[in-house]
Amino acid sequence: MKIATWNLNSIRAREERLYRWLDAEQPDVLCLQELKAQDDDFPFSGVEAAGYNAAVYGQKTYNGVAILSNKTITNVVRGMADDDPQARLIQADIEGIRIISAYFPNGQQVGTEKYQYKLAWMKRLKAFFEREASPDDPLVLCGDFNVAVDEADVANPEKWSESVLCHADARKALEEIRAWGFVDVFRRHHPDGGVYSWWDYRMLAFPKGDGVRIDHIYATSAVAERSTAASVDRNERKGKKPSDHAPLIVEFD
DNA sequence: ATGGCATAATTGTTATGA
Repeated sequence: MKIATWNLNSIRAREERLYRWLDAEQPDVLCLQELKAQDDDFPFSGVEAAGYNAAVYGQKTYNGVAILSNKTITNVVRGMADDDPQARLIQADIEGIRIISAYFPNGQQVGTEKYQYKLAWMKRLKAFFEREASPDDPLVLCGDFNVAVDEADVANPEKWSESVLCHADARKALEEIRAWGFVDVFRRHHPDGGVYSWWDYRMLAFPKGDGVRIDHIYATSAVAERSTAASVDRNERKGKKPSDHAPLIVEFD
């Protein structure tokens, strides 16, 4: 079972790239973030032609998440059962595993209202798991978490130390979610870090290797123990019109 | 060994990203 996650930074801008990647990689599950499209603009027919079912939670201009799978998708839930209008979470059952595609708020800058929203959103996500799930359930939480776990996730830690991706409060909020019952599956296969998933479009960040690991695949322990490999497909950050994020892939037995 | 911001909503400029 191959499970992947990819922040596309607009599904319409990345449609052909998405189909090429699905064709080449054939993931069983692909969690998408930043669709930047409402449900009516989601390319259902193209995704279906590529051999995938889709559960979509779209939003105009911003956010938007989806789960694609070549298997049957059931029990789709959009959002966290509250009145937040931002489309940042979708979950569904695939082959007996609860798959969650999450687009955590960026937070813009420490000290702003957006950063407060980010921290509050993460607290709500933890409360959601406490309320709706058990660490004994087979869960896989995928997405753009907009948090780098520690310095091993950042090529230039000093440059990012005060950013919303690395700030102590964001890291603490993520650690509390993990401590509820998740394993950082990617880190399990790359204990020394140094593998990144996002590079700024500006300042030659990609060719300079100035990356950050902010996209993650977490799983509850029973599922995490069955993971056999994890990787980032850096090739998807290359070429014409890439997303600023590359796909993260984990293989499970 | 790739590309120097990009995207959507609009139509010139702004909000947002990370």
